Amino acid sequence: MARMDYTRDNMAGLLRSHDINPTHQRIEIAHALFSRQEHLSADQVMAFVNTRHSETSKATVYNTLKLFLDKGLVREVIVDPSKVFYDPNTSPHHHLYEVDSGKLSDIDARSVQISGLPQLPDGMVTEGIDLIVRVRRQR
Amino acid sequence: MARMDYTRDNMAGLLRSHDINPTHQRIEIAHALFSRQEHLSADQVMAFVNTRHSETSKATVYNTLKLFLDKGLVREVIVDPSKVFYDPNTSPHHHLYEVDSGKLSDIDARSVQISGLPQLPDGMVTEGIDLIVRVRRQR
DNA sequence: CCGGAGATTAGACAAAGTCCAGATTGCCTA
DNA sequence: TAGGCAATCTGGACTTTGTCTAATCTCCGG
Ligand SMILES: [Mn+2]
Ligand SMILES: [Mn+2]
Ligand SMILES: [Zn+2]
Ligand SMILES: [Zn+2]
Repeated sequence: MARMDYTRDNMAGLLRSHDINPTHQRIEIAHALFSRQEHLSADQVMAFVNTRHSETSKATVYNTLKLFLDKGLVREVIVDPSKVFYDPNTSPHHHLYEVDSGKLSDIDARSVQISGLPQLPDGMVTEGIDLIVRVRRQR
Repeated sequence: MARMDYTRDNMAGLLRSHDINPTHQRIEIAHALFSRQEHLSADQVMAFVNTRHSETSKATVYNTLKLFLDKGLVREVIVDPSKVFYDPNTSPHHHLYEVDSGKLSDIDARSVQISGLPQLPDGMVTEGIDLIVRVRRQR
């Protein structure tokens, strides 16, 4: 995966390539996620997008994140019962979650092997396999 | 693991063995979880406990589930962004989650091998490894 | 019987997320 | 250029899950 610049201009192309009409708000939200390459909650996205002056409503942030999810531009990470994280990294990977700090980092899936999973019930298909390693500071 | 009866009477002993003072409400809540051997949300526990007549308050349900968690009597399962599930099965196991129906079932950890996980950051210790297989009806 | 620790409670509160009806935007066509 | 129109955005009410608190209840030991 080649490194690239996540400028606002490049965001427009990225959105179009995922079949998303690039509006001002959508570009800002994509930029917040992709320029940082971090796992962000809706609240954090909201804060980043509205740092200078209020630009984007809460409804739009939530709608847009759901749209990005539907279109496969971002991924949802469910590790904290109190909020969902959105992940600009859609390549197959797992997560390391530091329960005290809430810090979430990626584990490349290529280095990890999972075997022995049971067969799926008939007519079912795997949507994804989430592996979360929960860690904390040693006491 | 030998099969056993999860009668209310046996719940008292189970609670005591986990260093929990067995009160009426705690016995009812434990019974709701253990007699069913299912993953239940706080809301579902609340509903089961209060079927006949209102017996237990919301605060007590939440307090008690947290107490059970602290004492290691139950486990928390985070798969759905909208609610936490409580799991009476504390033996090492993974989960299969049917995203459409919300149905959650166990995968015995003994049949599954996970290898290649990276070393932990220094001073960190693993609290748990959650593996969730998300499946849906084939379209 | 009394005191007090532990447990329970109602209900106010908070945070995350959803929903809706009205306003705005950006095009397309006449 | 002036509508017309579909897509988008918005404030704010609303819902759901979970937390908190201060008052009350329970039960046991002295
Ligand atoms: Mn993509
Ligand atoms: Mn146990
Ligand atoms: Zn990630
Ligand atoms: Zn389970």
